[in-house]
Order: sequence, then structure tokens, then C-alpha cells
Amino acid sequence: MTGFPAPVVAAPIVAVDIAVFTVLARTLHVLLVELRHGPFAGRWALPGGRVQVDESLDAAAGRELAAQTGIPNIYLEQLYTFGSPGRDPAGHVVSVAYVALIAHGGRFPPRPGGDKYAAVAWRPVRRLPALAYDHAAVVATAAERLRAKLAYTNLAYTLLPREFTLGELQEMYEAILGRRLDRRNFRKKVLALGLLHALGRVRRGPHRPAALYAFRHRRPMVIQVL
Amino acid sequence: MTGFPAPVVAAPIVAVDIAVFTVLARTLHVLLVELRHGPFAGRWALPGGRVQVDESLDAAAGRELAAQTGIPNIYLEQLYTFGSPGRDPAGHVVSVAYVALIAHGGRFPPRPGGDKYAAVAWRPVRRLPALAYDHAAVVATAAERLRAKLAYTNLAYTLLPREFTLGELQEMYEAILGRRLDRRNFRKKVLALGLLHALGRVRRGPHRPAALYAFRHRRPMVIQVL
DNA sequence: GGAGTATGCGTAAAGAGTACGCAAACGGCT
DNA sequence: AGCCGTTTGCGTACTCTTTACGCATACTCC
Repeated sequence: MTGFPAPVVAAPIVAVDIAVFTVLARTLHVLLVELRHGPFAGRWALPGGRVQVDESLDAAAGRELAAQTGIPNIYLEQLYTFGSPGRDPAGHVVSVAYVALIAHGGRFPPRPGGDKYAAVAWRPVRRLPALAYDHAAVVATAAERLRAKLAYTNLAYTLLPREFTLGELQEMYEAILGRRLDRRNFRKKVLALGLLHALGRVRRGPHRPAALYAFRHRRPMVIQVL
Repeated sequence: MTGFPAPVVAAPIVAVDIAVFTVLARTLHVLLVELRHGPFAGRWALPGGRVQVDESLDAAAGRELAAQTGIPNIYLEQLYTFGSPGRDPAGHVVSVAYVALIAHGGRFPPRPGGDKYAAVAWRPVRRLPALAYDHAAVVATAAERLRAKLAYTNLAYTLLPREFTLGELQEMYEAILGRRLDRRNFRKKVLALGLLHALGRVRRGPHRPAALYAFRHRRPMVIQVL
């Protein structure tokens, strides 16, 4: 229910936090920032910030991400809203968490924008430092959602460059799912789905050349992949 | 990101809205309230209200539901957070939507508590009146989530009385999924999962008596049902 | 006692998932 | 040039799950 004017009395504050994922060196990484101010100064956390009046939640997440890390215009999806009163010692902050996915994280050396953060860095999800607030739980929830959606959507396209080989696609799935897949069954399944488009060219390397593929549609779709 | 003191400047307000579902007459119903005040006075909407300082979101949802409709202590799950600036003409309200499930809705004749609502009623999801705010979208999203979760969890137990027949269980699934299921395959699948406990008693009716069952565990579990 | 209907049990075919053998194509090395 | 190790690419056999459907049983109602 809604429909109340803004109060002057104390009320919970609305913020967004973003868990940006990418795959580096066959490992799932998340983007962390080092806080410069506040009760958790010096600790690592997820990028985020307050939602402004008359700003949508999606817009707030995109704006904070671009302003504070220089990462533009990537796939963003709302994850969950965390609102326990004790999650922030400075007051009651209700945080709408987002999951973001980006291809080839190495190509975007993230940089701090403004003086809000002392540093920005990709960190492997398996070996995280102690995080501020309840952000450890946020990352865990986000990684679980990512694993689940990868199995029944084509979201893989957000994590790969435009052209890739089936081997690279499989590596990415194995990195996120955390388990090995049979190479031949993976190939059969993925090709049978018709999501890919053979480019007719090959990538040459130290071994047999591999055919290059691209996603037929680079937009979110619901399809049983695994 | 969090860590800011409460402001005195304008900021979005946090509220909760709850979509309570039940199955009545083989049809999925949702609980609606008739608003007495505000820009949508006279229109139907989902029950809900402001989140108080130092109150968790789950607690706020449970409190509003109990206070305004008399429905106590049922299954509650956070659904999605709606925060478009234009969704409430009175100001920027960020609403955390919840899905709630209750068995045998007929047994809880919901009653308005306080003067906030003029009426409270179960309405079939397929034939809703024009709803206030963006609540039509909330109900649609909630129903979709319910359908999805029913297929891979044991949430069915929240929608049935403690004792039931396999026919009643199947009727409930068909009402929510909106399609017919083969009676014999449904029986095999459900019994093979081992979620049910045969009570050894039967329900007598106009036809052949049906064995009574109960859920072995009445708590949320993730299991592939359909 | 027969008709009508829901319950309870079983089998056969089709489809999806899993395990795995093997040839082809490359770079690097001798 | 020829062999080795590695990755790519294709195909087959087996298992498990899903789907379709036949049929007897047990009750009420007429």
C-alpha cells in the first residue's frame, strides 16, 4: 500500500547496491570497492548509493555504477531487497540489491570516480575479504541467482565477447557452475537449442582451429540450457 | 552502498505491499482491499503500508497483514521491489512486494481492521477490477512467481489443509498452473517424491473413498515436483 | 442392480540426459 | 618430414525421466 506524503519524522532510507560479476581466468569475480568514509572506512564493499527522489531503482543502480566505477550500460537485474534494521550501524537503510553482468572484465580496468572509494577491484568470489554491512550475504545470494539463471536463460551472452568458440562458452559455464561438463554433450545441447549462429570463421591457436560462434539474439530470453 | 544518516531533505518512502493467494472453488484468488483515503479512494488495491524505522521488511509485511485484515502468521516471501517515481501520484514510494500463501481462504473471512480500508475480499486472479497504483503488475508478477515455485518446491502445503486427498492436491496444482495434469502420472510423481505421508484413513464422499495424506514436512523445501 | 464417477495400479512408447569411443586438425618438437 | 600432445568435431549406446493410456475397484445415486 502506498499513497503517503513524505514525512519529516525518521524513516528508513532507500539505497541500491550492485554485485557486478565477470569471469576472469576461468573464475567468477565480483567488483568490490574500498570505502573511504563512514563506520566501515577501509573495508571492502559492493558499489552503491542512495536512491534520489523521483529516480527509479534501475536508474539509480546504473547511475551509481557508472559514476563510481566507470562501468557503463551493462546488464542489470534486481536481486533482492535487504532491510534488516541492524545491517547498517549508522541508521536504518533499506538496500535494493542488483546483479550486473559484464563481458571480459579485464578490458574495463575499473577506476574510482570521485573520492567516495579509495579503490575498485575485481575479486574472486571464492576468496573474498571481510565485507562491510551484510554484503557477504548479498554476494552469496547474487552468485546463487546467477547460477540458477544461467541454467534456464541465455544470459551467458552478457559474459562473453561477441565472438567466441564453444570451448570458451563451456569454460564460462564451468567457472560459474563450479563443475565440469562433458564437452561433447555440452556441444550437442547448446547447438540443438539454436541460440547460436555459426560465423563460418575459425579462431587459430596452438591446437586445432575452433569454429567461431555468436549469440543469435543478444537480449535476455528464457530457455532451458542445462 | 549504505552508511548515511537520515536526511531532512526529500527522499523516497519505503512501504510493503502483500499479495495473499489462496485457492477457492478451483480458482486462484488474491486478497484485495478497498481504499478509503488518498488519491485512489474507492479503488481496490493490495494491502500494505509504510515500513517503520528499525523494523525489518518481513516484520512490516506481517504486521500490516495481521492488523488490516486479521490474517495471522502465514507463509510470506519477498517478491520484488517496485520503485518507479510515477507509481504513486502522492510522492515517490518504493514498495517492497511480498507473496503470501494461505490454506482454505474461506475459513478466514478477512475483516478490515481500523478505518484504513472500506472492505476486504478475495477476488479471482483472472477477473480483477482496475487496481490502484501499479498493483495489477504486482499481482501478475506474484502469480507468475507462484507458478514457478510450485513446480520446484513443496510450497503446496501452504495452500492445503493439513489432511487432503491426492485429487484435492491435483486440483490445487491445476488451478494455479492453469492446465490439466494426467491423474495417474501426477499420483506416481508425487508419491515417488516421498513428500507425503499416508494417514491410513480415507475421506468418504459421493464416489469411491480416497486415501488421506499429509505433508511429511510443513516447511519450505526445494524439490523438483513437476 | 445398473449407471456414473472418482480412485488406484500398471504397462508401453517417446524423449531427454549421460557416458564414452574415435577421427581430424593444428603447433611444437626432433 | 614425421611423431606427440592437445583441442576440436561427430557419432553411438545406455539409462533415466516424462508422457500416453488401458483397466479394475469402490462408492453413491437412481
